[in-house]
Amino acid sequence: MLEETRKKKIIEFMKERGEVTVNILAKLLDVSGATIRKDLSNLEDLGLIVRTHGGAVLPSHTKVEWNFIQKSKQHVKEKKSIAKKAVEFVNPGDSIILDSGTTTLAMAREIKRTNLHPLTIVTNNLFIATELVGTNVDLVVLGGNVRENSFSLIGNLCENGLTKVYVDKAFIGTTGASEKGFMTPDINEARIKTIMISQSRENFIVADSSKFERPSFAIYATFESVDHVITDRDIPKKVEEMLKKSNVGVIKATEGRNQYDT
Amino acid sequence: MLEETRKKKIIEFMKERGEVTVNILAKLLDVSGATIRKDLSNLEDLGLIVRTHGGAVLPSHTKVEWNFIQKSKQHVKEKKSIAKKAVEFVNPGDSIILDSGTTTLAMAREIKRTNLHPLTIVTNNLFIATELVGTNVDLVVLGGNVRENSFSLIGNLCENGLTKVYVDKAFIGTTGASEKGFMTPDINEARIKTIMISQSRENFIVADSSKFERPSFAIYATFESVDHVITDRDIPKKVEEMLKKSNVGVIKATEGRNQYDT
DNA sequence: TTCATATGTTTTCATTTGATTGTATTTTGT
DNA sequence: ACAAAATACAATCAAATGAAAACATATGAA
Repeated sequence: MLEETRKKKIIEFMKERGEVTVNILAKLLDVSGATIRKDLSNLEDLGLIVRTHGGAVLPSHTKVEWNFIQKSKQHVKEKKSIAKKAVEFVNPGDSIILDSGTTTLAMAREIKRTNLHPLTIVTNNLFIATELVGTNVDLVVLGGNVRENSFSLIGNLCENGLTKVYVDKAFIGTTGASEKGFMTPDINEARIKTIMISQSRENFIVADSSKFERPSFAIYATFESVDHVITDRDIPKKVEEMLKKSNVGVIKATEGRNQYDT
Repeated sequence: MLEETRKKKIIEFMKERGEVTVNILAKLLDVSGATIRKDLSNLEDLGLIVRTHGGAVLPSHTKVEWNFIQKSKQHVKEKKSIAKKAVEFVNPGDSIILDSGTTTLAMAREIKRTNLHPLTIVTNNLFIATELVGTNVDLVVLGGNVRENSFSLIGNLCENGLTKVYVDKAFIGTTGASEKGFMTPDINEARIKTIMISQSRENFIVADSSKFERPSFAIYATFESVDHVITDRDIPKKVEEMLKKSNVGVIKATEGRNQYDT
């Protein structure tokens, strides 16, 4: 049997049952487990299935949501500690922007716990907004086009909405950073982030250390335009020095409770 | 059963009942309590549930959701049939407004099923938006303040956003209707509905028959300004006559497939 | 042949699971 | 309200299972 045929059969089989194990497939298709694993890994790369320990499942109806959550599974601890540290900078009475991202989602959850009040939160992320419904924060959702396969709002409506607010602090998530500045894969989202920074008195980039030295596509902020970076622990010395040179405060979540150690 | 599938089942189970115990899950899924505890702990890390002694409950935001869903459980059949009928009026290529409401939520689900394409949907409801993420409709979320304990977006930002669109059809939910017109309890939401009607070429009020002869507080539309009403079956004769007199097309969901029988 | 691709095997490492145990929490009986 | 009993918990460990990497083999094409 050809590889392609085998893969087709795997998909077919999964559509019937929702999940499969490597063992079952190996027996059924009479190949080794290693081969099946490779097939499954290929199929996952194509986004047709989701690998799990022991087998694979279909990316269910809640596919996108699941992806978002899936993503938030990476570096959970780091994100939590960064979020916690970031929320220390939020004071009752503040109005803040929470950008789209898993770290900022963690912030939303942390805010929910700590119950700061009064507080105004502006966000462009549906998931974050939903998370905050029912808490006693004033919640403003920026409008916009929903970005495919994500919960971000982007586009004209969003940019327009942003120009109508000016907040105390903006917390911006990032996908990458290089000597050119902070970056994200989507150019539209980059625009939003740039505007968010311009519409706040003080801005914070929240990013776990894995994001540094990993460039992405669209630059949304140079080091000069950023006030603070909140990260989990050590970031590459080179980057740290560049940040300090540009007068960016580097705040590490693992350090004790602090205030603005710029 | 794979771990992921098990976790999915746990979530599913919880969404149905609101809470679970470790023991019930252990028996139901035929694994040890220790495993269930680990699963629950994982799911808690992801923010999908909240651990309690002996089991777990849904997080509070999901509770609000649950209320919403619960609400949408009233008159389910009526709503579904109304939604189905309403979606018959949506054609590929249309741009439509889906107002906040449980009937319009049902419409969103129906649209998801029927997979009309291309289609642009504008909504001011977070829940509807979330429901439609990942489908292949162009989804525009109006911005605004999140109305307390609901998923509606209201206020200036929303009104502003609305003025920037003009759609083919608007589907508006309603809480009440009297000879004065169509009504809703929240005055801000009323403003939005009024604007929605003005920003569409053709408008439909979707409402099960229980809504008629039940007045509410804020009037958002007179009979004259409405094009069609879609309802489940008989509505009070008096109201129906008034509607017809005002040239409003009354469409009944129980009747066969039809087109504009105004 | 020689190379590339696909598959299989083996070894080593990682993950999942359930059992056990001591501790914490809740419930029950007084 | 308090102490005792019942239940649940977290931590740890061992066994089973799965995954990944390195290496080997086979098949067909250049």
